[in-house]
Amino acid sequence: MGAPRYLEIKNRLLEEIEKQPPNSPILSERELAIQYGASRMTVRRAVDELVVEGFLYRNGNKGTFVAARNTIKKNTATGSILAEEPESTMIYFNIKKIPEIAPFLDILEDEAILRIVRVNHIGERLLSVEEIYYVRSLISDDDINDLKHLLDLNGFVKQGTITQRFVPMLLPAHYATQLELAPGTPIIMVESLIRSRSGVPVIYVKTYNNPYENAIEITY
Amino acid sequence: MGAPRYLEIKNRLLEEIEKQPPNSPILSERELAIQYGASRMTVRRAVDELVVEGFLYRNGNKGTFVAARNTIKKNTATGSILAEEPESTMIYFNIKKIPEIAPFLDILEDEAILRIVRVNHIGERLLSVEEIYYVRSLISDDDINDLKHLLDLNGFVKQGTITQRFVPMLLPAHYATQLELAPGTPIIMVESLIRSRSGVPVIYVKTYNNPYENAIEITY
DNA sequence: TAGTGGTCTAGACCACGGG
DNA sequence: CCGTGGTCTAGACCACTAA
Repeated sequence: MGAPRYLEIKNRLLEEIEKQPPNSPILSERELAIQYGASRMTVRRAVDELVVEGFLYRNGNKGTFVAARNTIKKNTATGSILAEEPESTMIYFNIKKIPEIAPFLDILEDEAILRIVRVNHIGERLLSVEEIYYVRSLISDDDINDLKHLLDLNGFVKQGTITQRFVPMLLPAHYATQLELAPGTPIIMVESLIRSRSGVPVIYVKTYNNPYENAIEITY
Repeated sequence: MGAPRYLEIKNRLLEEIEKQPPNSPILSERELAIQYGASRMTVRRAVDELVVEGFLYRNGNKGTFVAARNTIKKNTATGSILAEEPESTMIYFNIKKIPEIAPFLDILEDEAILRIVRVNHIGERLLSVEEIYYVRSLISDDDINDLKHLLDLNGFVKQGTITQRFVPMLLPAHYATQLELAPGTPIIMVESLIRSRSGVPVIYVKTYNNPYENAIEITY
């Protein structure tokens, strides 16, 4: 049951890091190993992950240091897909053939697709309108009756990969009312294709982002 | 001199992977360790990286498998910054105070900034126009006389972090001619801020992307 | 010279899944 | 049951850097 040792150490380190000012050195890996009663390799794994995530940085053979907060790696491009905060309101859903979408999901044009349209918002702030397309045959009947479960795209992404295309366009009139914006406002529409681990397309999403409420920002 | 053992193994595995069809299993970590005459931990490190990069995927306790090519992790958002292919043609450069840009670089409004404007292209295909801003005081005089060296942003990024904001807008008239597009075309302008490892802003870039030649696509 | 991160070894135990 | 990946140990040697 217990979490792995390196994750426990990682979390404890994270607490320490938050108390320290940027560019201050942390203990050496050997010292940390003694402090936490673990081997150096285990401690190193925890530190490695914190470096990859941007909380720490290493400087040659001089040591490991606390990074500035603005170097922590973030990604709002996945928007409502991976973020936990926004609420969603479903506008409608249906099941039918959608020939234009079928190629993205790698299915025949006459196969059924489940389409859900929703608005993502945080309180009064309207972030985006989202069209979500599922291959009907990959969805169980139980899931159809419990759409809430389906709408948590997070779980799907964790299991596979996500490819996103950023498309500049003018906001279509029918979504302008949903987002309370002028039709023709320049926006970024994000096409997301979620694949299983083995590369099979599972979900296709089009997100129409409100540029005033939902800035897309990525730190690598 | 020699590359680390795990990198050598990684590259050899990569060659094997390319010959195998998707979803075929690779040898177990223990078998690979014997085959390459290395410890299991060393082999595992090679496999780990290939999994992170999307070339392989693991399936519970069943084994490790070759991933479909479309799950390989890519990123064209960094565009000309990280890609090697495009050629660049400098349009002009100057050194002066630019009060609007100074805040991004975390300097005073009356500090000098080096500004370079260039067009990125592959042959006849016009990909983007790029405005690059450097803090003058961080650049040596030698570099000013050898701008080519400065224009290789790749090296800067490797040393630190990059934060990108994606901004939808209409193509400004003065760049429309450069990209041979109609002014007012909806485009994505990417603001990139490159920081050193310790979090100090070093370079600020605005990239005006030609949507017809330069699709922005990311696979995580 | 002493300490750092980077790499590597040769074992070990665990939980889990398929015969 | 046995084989898989996931984790962990207690050492080791190296290149590099700062004192």
